[in-house]
Amino acid sequence: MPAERAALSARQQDIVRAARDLLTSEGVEALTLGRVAQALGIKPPSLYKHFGGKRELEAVLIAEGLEAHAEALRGARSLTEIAAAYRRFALANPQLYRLMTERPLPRDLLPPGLEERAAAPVIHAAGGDPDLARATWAFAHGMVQLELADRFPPGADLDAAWDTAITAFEARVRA
Amino acid sequence: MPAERAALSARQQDIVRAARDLLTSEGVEALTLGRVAQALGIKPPSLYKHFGGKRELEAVLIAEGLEAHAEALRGARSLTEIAAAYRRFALANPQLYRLMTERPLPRDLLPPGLEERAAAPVIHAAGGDPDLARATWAFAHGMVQLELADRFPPGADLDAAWDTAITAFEARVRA
DNA sequence: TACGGTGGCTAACATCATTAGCCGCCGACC
DNA sequence: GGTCGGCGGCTAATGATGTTAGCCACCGTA
Repeated sequence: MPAERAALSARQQDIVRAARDLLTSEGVEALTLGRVAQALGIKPPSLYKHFGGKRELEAVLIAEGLEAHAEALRGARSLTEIAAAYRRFALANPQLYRLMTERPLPRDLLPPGLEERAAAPVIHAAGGDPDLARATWAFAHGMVQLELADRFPPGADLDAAWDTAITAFEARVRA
Repeated sequence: MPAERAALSARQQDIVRAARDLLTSEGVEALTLGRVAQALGIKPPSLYKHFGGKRELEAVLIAEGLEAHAEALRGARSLTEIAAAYRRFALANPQLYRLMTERPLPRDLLPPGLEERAAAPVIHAAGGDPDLARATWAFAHGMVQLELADRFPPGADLDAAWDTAITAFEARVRA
């Protein structure tokens, strides 16, 4: 069951909600079948009556996240807007962003076409230039990941770093 | 023991070598104390006679990796050269790069100053502009991570994406 | 009324990191 | 030369975690 082929049952939605809450409030590390079951007042094995396993449950959250991320970027008309929206989404949903990006995507469990749909807004904002779109995506992803991982020195002016890159990219889009 | 305060004993070096080989040949997932012990013909608990735990052993590999990465970037005189060297290192040591970046750095176990030393070459190549250096770093990191995670569509011209961004950044360094 | 599906449960297992406690070997020191 | 201590193994055991197998109660429906 590719996790989204069919709509989720009510119980499945309960479980996903519990998992999402746990992820949001306690982080990727706390997202464990034991904790999810506990939050629902049931035992871990019971979850297997609703999902094929942890990977499948995570895949639902990841799919939701990709969808929401794409939605957050949809209106953006320029690289500047895309970048701002990208960062805003990631910082507003740091644990979800980590779940979505820290490990290889469970492509076999994601709705087909979702990945492309999530990438579309960036390509659009890059004026259709796929190279520039990929560069922007990589930059935004790298910035966010380094920021979430606390890899920048304290006091680093991250706004300025974003500005520097996006300005440079914008110059290219007009060229 | 902060993992590098003192030089590693001969036996510790054996263990690190076994761990490094395992990481290189079978990936981050295979880097398990059981596998490391097996490679050395001993039992997992014996490893604790030499390292405080898995985190500490990993920290040694990560420290080695940061050192080697910095070394690989040292000679670079321009953002173009830095970018090329950055990518070359990551693609030559994909599993090590993953170990170094996929999870929060074990800062408490790394030699002090190492992180700054590893970042220095990028700042230098950016002509001392810290914002541009961070932007370049984020871009390179994002590119490599997305490439290693196979997130780009098949057939994507990654060289062109690198070129696009680095050219845009180079224009800024001269400005 | 019997049936079958839904959704729990317990028991059990494998893998992993980790701790506790035991012991053999071997070199240094009296 | 004998003793002692530490280095570096070992076994046994624990606690997470994900997962499978097999049992059963409930409940709506044929």
